[in-house]
Amino acid sequence: MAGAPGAGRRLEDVTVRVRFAPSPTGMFHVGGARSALQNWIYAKQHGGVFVLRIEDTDAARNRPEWTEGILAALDWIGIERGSYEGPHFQSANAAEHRAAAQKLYDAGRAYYCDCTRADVQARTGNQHQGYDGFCRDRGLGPAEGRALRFRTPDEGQTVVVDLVRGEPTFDNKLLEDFVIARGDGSAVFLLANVVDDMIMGITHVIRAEEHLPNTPKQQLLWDALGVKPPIWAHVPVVVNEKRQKLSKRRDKVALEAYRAEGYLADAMRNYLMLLGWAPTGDREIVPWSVIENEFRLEDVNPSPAFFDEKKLRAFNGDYIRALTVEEFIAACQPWLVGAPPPPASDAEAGGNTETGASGTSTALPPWRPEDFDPAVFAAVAPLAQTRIAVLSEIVPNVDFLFLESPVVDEAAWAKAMKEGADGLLDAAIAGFEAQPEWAAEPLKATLEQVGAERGLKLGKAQAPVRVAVTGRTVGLPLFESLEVLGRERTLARLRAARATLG
RNA sequence: GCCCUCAUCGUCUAGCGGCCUAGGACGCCGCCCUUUCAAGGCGGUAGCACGGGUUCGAAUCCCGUUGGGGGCACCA
Repeated sequence: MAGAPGAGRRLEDVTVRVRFAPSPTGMFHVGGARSALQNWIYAKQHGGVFVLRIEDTDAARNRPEWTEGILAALDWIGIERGSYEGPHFQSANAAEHRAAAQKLYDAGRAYYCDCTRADVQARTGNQHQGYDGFCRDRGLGPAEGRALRFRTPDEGQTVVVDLVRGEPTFDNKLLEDFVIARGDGSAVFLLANVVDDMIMGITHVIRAEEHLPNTPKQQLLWDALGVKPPIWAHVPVVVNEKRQKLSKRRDKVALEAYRAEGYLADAMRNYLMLLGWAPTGDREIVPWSVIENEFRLEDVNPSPAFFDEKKLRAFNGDYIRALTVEEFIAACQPWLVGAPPPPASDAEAGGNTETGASGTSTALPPWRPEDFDPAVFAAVAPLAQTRIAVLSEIVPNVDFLFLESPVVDEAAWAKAMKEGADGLLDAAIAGFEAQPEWAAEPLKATLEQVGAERGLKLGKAQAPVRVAVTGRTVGLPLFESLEVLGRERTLARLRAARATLG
């Protein structure tokens, strides 16, 4: 893993230092996970360092448990604690942020401004137009309430060197004199972000495309502060089915939510990396090591990619089937015995409760804990493994084994208990009662016989029995299920169903 | 409105001037297998946005059009 394949590092190369800088919002965005992974891989490929920085400047977003949530999420997708630098906190750099603003002012690169937003609009008459430079030459000194603005160049262009997009170019005269420090002297994100990156010695900034329009401004700040700007890489945003940027407000974006549903970390990270990129050859599901070797920012498709949960599901199903039975059983445990909810909850300050309710913790299983039998589960686990795409689906597949009585699904009942079901159940009960050996094969033979007497193929004959015993119309192979359920319980359920039929 | 940016099947992509009659994956549709449902096997559906160039030759290069996305705060 030392250096890029095929290319030895040149002496003048500085150590690559990349960073992932999320703001703690109470949930970990899948798009963020993708960026983190890309940064992680880039660092690894170049023998560099991955740095985690929590952008906690916003007072409302500064809860320790949210940071913990970020660490846990990163950990889950394979960016393990202790294997990277950090977390650093943006709030710890407040003094440096102010110092940088002061430096810019002292150098004449920034000036104070007392215009309000309304003032500017009144002057320009256009709410879409930026600041008009009114205070540029007024020579205002610092004072409470006066913002500090960066004096952008009036001519020339700013070229952003970008690994995925080439060289996006911006006309300087179209860049407004943007604010770098608020009326109270605190630095604004644009500046804080740059100063943090300088402090941390960041050499490559790999982030989402939404930051591209900010980049010329930031690059100007790097220049003005006298430090060589980093190499940029703006990866396309992830969009929903309507091709809008995924938003936590309306889309399912929390990594924790997917985790809680039973998506495997390996499937998730594999899928995430395929958004805008593909490994060589005709395969998409590949070992992580292959992705680590082959991924190139230069190869990332610059257009937005749709986060397709259907495809994610397919990937996950593949990964589940690739598990050994032992691994599969272990992976199911949280849904079987109930697990503590992940540390981060998305109880957003702004009120985002509809996702908070269902999203991040695995639901408790419907059976009583003492009724769960690991040995029984182990017996059917292989049968379930090919039938679920996400781990949480294990529950409806095996609930009949641990519940007092099967769930009642009226649609299933109506579908299976047509005319003749009573007679068939009678015959099945009689046949099963007479069973010398309670095992799948003889049970199957018996029901086959019962069906044949009524001109029914097994497919038809098994339906009423299945619904009577499991409550559902679909599920695990029936006779294996009956074998595991046991003679007494099976017969009791068959009789109960028969009684209900009248 | 202004700035930036992007454009191959419905979706994610391979393709980087001749190997393309455009390949794979997901989805969808058939068939096989089958105790339901899956899984698995086999097959099918569907695409280079449009118009100009450049070139012997363009999905691949250039320009325009159209369409999509992102951004335009004393938020991060």
